[in-house]
Amino acid sequence: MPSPSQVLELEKFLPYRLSILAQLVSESLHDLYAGPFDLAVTEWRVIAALGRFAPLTASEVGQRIVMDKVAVSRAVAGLLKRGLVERAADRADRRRALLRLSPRGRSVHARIVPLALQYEARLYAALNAEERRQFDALSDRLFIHAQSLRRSG
Amino acid sequence: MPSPSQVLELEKFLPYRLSILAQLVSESLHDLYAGPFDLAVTEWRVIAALGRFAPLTASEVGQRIVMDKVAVSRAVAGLLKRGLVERAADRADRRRALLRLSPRGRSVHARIVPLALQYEARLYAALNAEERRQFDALSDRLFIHAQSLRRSG
DNA sequence: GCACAATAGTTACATCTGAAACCAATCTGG
DNA sequence: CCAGATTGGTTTCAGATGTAACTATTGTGC
Repeated sequence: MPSPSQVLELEKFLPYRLSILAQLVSESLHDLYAGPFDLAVTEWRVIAALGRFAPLTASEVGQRIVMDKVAVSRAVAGLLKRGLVERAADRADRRRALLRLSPRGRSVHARIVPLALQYEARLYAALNAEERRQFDALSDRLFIHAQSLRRSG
Repeated sequence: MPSPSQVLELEKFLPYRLSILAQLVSESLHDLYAGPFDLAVTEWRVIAALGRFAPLTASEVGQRIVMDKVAVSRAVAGLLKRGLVERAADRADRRRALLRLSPRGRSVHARIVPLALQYEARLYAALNAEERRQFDALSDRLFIHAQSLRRSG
């Protein structure tokens, strides 16, 4: 007879459920800032990283927001062209360029952050305080564990 | 003074954390079946849906796995070309086509499912039984709630 | 001090994706 | 019936993405 373990119920399968939840949340959030500010998801993430940690080099941005350097480069190019980010060559190491938000970039950042936090709060409203704490702790442990699984093959 | 609520700490921001967790898990899983079977994520999902619920029409597949009809159409085209899926016109409504796995498709499905379940088990090993139950319940509630937020704007 | 490896970042190419237009078949109202 | 709306599905075109090649600069071993 077939072992029960050989049946994959997609709707209960953890990788699948994580994927559709993250996609739904990401799209909902994008709806909030795409209209008013016309930012791609990658551009918004770069702005969020620089708004919190500037100045950063492009690779440091990539480490913060888990984006590869090509994606960062392209997002930064778009933001530079629109005057939301400023770039200054590092005089000590001229391969590097330090990035920070321009005044307009800071303004955009300051207007998106409350929208983003408000959305997060509305999402978290599905859970009470104790459940939020649990969910955060459990998802963090899953993330750490998934990273170590990946590294070990 | 600036309100604390105006600071967005990306590394604690729920949409961001869900996104990188889902991405990491999805890529890790893809590593398992991409090498041996050369399937795209969308193709694997179609196979999983048909392996569990066949026969389905293309739109039913899309509903099951939350993929738009263009993506389903393309994945099915690739799977038909490679002989992993069979298509039969619905005689009662000739717009519709019923899809099911071919013998080769069933074989691929039967070989991937244990890999996928094994990966899920290794991921879940980060949590004990009670914690898994909690995480599943909480993430389900977040998903349901995110859906209703999206619908209500 | 110089060839060679390593690092920061960009460009090029091929693939993937999504929105909208499109085709074919079926349903609906008069 | 039969014109127009609806539905199932594919194609098209434009934008996004990933891999690999590339440029420029800095670090390293001899």
